[in-house]
Formats: sequence, C-alpha cells, structure tokens
Amino acid sequence: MARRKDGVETRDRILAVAREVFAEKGYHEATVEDICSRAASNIAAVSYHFGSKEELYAEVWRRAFDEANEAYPPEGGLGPDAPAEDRLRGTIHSLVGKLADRGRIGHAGRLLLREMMNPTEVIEHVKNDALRPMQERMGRLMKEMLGPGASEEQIHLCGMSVVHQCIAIGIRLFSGKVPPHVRFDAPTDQLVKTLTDHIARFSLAGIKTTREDIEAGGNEPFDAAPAPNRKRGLTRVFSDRA
Amino acid sequence: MARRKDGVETRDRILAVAREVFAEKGYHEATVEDICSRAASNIAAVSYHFGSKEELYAEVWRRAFDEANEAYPPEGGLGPDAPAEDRLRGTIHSLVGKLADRGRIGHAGRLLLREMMNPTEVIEHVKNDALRPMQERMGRLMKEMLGPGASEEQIHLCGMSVVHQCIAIGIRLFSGKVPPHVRFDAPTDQLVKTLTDHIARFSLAGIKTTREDIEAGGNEPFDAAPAPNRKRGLTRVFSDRA
DNA sequence: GCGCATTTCAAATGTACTTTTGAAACAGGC
DNA sequence: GCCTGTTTCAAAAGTACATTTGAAATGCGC
Repeated sequence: MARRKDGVETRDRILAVAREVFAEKGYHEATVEDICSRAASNIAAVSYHFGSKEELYAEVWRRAFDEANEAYPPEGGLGPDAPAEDRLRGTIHSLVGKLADRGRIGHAGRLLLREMMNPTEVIEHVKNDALRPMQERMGRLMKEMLGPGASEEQIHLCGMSVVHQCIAIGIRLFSGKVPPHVRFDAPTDQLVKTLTDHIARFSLAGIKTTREDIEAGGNEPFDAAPAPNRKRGLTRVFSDRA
Repeated sequence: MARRKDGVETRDRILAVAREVFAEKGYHEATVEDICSRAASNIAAVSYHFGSKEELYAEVWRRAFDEANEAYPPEGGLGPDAPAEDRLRGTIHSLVGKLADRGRIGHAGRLLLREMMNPTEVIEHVKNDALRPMQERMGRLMKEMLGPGASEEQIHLCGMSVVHQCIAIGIRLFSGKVPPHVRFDAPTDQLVKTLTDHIARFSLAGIKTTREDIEAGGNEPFDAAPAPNRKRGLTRVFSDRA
C-alpha cells in the first residue's frame, strides 16, 4: 500500500474544493475540470478517487451535513425540557449559523439551499434526515408556544415565518449582492449573532400576537375572519384582486 | 409576407412552454429539445424565432416580469400617501402573489427566485429593475414604520424579515414538498390571501416590538446590547459557540 | 536496486447538448 | 398557376462536458 498518504491528501483537497464549487455553482453547473484544476490535480482524479461526479457530490454533501450539524446542532443542543423561548432561539441560531457561516462549516448551508431549489435526487435520504426532523421540531415548538387553541394552520404558518426568515438569509447572502447597513462581511460569529437576535425578537413578537389573537377571539377557520384586533381595515384594498 | 400568422403562433407557443420549463428546471438544466418537443415544434424553431437559447430566456423573463408586475403591482398599487400599514400589506401581497400565483402569471416568481439564487447574467438590467426599487421602497417603508430613532441596521433587518417570509414561500412552494395544514393546493387567490394575512400580521407585531424597543431604550449599537425588555436571558447558551 | 500496488497524467472516447444548414412545405400577391 | 418571402423540418456540425484508458511516475517492502 504505497503512497497512501499522498492519495488521501489529494482526495481531501478535491473534497474541499468540490464543496466550494458545488456551493457556488450548483451540481450541474460545476464542472469536474474546474474542481480538479482548482485542486491542482488531474481531471481523472475525480473518477479515480470517487468513481464519478455524482459520488463526489454525495460525499461532499455527507461531510458538509455532518459538520454543519455538529457546529450548529438543532435547537442549539438544548433538551426538550428547556424553556420554549430558548429552544426557539436555538433553532433560529442553528439555521442561521448553517446558512451564514462560511468559515467553520464551509458553505454547507448553500448546498442545502441549492438542494431545496434544485433537487438532484442524489441525496434524497440526506434531505429527509435534515429537513423532516427540523419541520417536526418546529411544529411541536410552535404548538407549545401558541397554546392549546392553535389550529394546525396557524402552527404551520408561524413555523414557516420563522424558518423562512432564516433560510432566505442564504439567498441574500449568496446572491453576491451585499446589502447595505448590515455587516454581512462581519466576522461570522458576530453576523450570526446579529441575525439570530433580530429574527428571534421579531418572531417572538409575531408568535405572541398570534397567541393573543387565538386566546381573545376563539379560533374560527383562519381564512374566514380577518384579524380580530386590528386598528385599520386593510382588506378592502385587495378584496377582489387577491 | 406569407404564413406570418402561423409564425407568431408557434413563437408564442414556444415562449409559453419555455417559461414553464425554465421555471421548472432553471436555465441550464432546461434543454431546447425539451422545450421544442413540449411545444410540438422542431428543434430548430428556437434558433429561428429567437436566435438562441439565451435570447429565448431573456424574452421569457421580460414577459414574465411585466405580467407579474401588472397582476401584482408593487405596494399593491397604492400611492405614497396611503397609510403605512396598508402599503406594507400591499408589498407583502405583491410579493406573495408573484411567488405563489401559478395560473395568472405562470411561474414568474419561480423565475425570479431562480435568478436570485443562480444569476445567469443574461438579464442583469432586468433584475435591477425588479429588485432594487423593491428594496428601496421597503427601506422607506420600514424607516417610516420604525420611527425616527431607527438605525439603518434595524431598518434593513426588519425589511429583510418581511421580504424573506415572502420569497421563501417560493422555495417551499416549488420544492415539490407540499407542507401539511396549509392548503397550498387551494385556489390561488385564497392561498395568496391566507399567506398575505398571516405575514402581514406576524410582521406588524415584529415591527411594533422593534419600534417600542427603539423608543424605550434609546438606540445603542445593535449588536452591543441584547434585547432590552426580555424576560429570560437567552444569550448565555451561545456565548462562546457563536 | 527490484517488484508491486497506488497514484497521477495526457490523450482518447463517449454523450448530451446547442446551433447551423439546406432542402421542403407553405401562404399569399400577381 | 407561378413566384416570393416565410416557416418548418431532419440531418449534420460544432461544443462542452464526464468518463475511460493505458502508460508513466511514485513510494514502500524486501
């Protein structure tokens, strides 16, 4: 078994570069040639070390997924008996971290986002491992925070609001356009904290309002009656068009 | 000038099919062959009628963009003197509509989302026409709603929260996985209304809270001091890990 | 130093596409 | 009914890839 050390070395180098390239361009637009040249190795290396581009991609995904989950465990690693607000914050932090942290976990979030938009079927099971539990945790959490009167639809909508604020960070962050006035180029930890703080606070207010609506107004079918306690009627504007 | 009617007809047919295919698969994964066969025309038709795949794509985009803006005008078509809450709701409605409405505007939102994730540079100017004004309007709106003490960062973060809740709808909606308990297969108008109602209510609460924080606690640099009026200290959990 | 399994490499092959081409089908003007 | 510019078509050419191949390099046990 000669030169094995060298072999592993270039294998790892390719893996690292490939993660970057896949994150940047997506599976289809990334080319083996690009990956190999950036990794300073021959074009045949992918085939030799991984069998094919697909298998390389799957391996990249597995690693990124594991590392991201280790660096940002779901619900921030809190147990089910921690206060709901803490767990909400932990979940937000975990999502934002995965998507905004480039250095520590190297683009894992970008891969996830790309998979969501453009499923490759290479890794159906990994996605299920990643997304379904998250969805279920979020459902339980919202149910708990909204109280016993909440409808399934309300639970789902609130969970959606929270998750969407987090995942769309990725779009914003990766689309190249750096938006003004939030230091998206700040040190990762600080950026993640800023975003987590904001989303947690913003979302808690939304959840609290929804809970108050539920407790005040009973719980009619959501789309039948508009908001119970609003100052101005907004519906008129869109009554027919929407 | 013979057969011109037929020419326009197949041109339009290709345009319609192409929009669908591009929305479904993205620019690179969509193939001319697929488009032409679905449009029941020859593979050379794209080249003949549009010059190239790229130009076809650009034309598809222009049309989709115009139709979407007509069906769901920014801020719901309200003037700058309408109440801020109404304009917020209008903006949300416009975004959600563009992304969730399949029938009326045929996947325009999906195209937009794909461009955001995977810019093609085919249509840089069109994107600027679409995105920059939206961002600016949202900035003004948030500034107004948060009051004079709001920092640029707070303005930007709140705007982000609103927009992200809307655009991530698209990801959810197009990734195929229909989530439970929100009737994503409901008639479009009803779906758009349900989502708009929820996001508007949820976001108003978040904005109001932020405004109260600003008015209560002065306005320190956002990342220096955590939330002023929270019951439990949440920061400890993540103090070192990020 | 020799043989051997492992790793690299440049070139060749294979494949999925986009675009071109030149001929055929076509609709109206005359 | 024929001529003319327009549209369709099947096949060919061109292009950008991923993958394979067979030979050359490389380190290690002996």
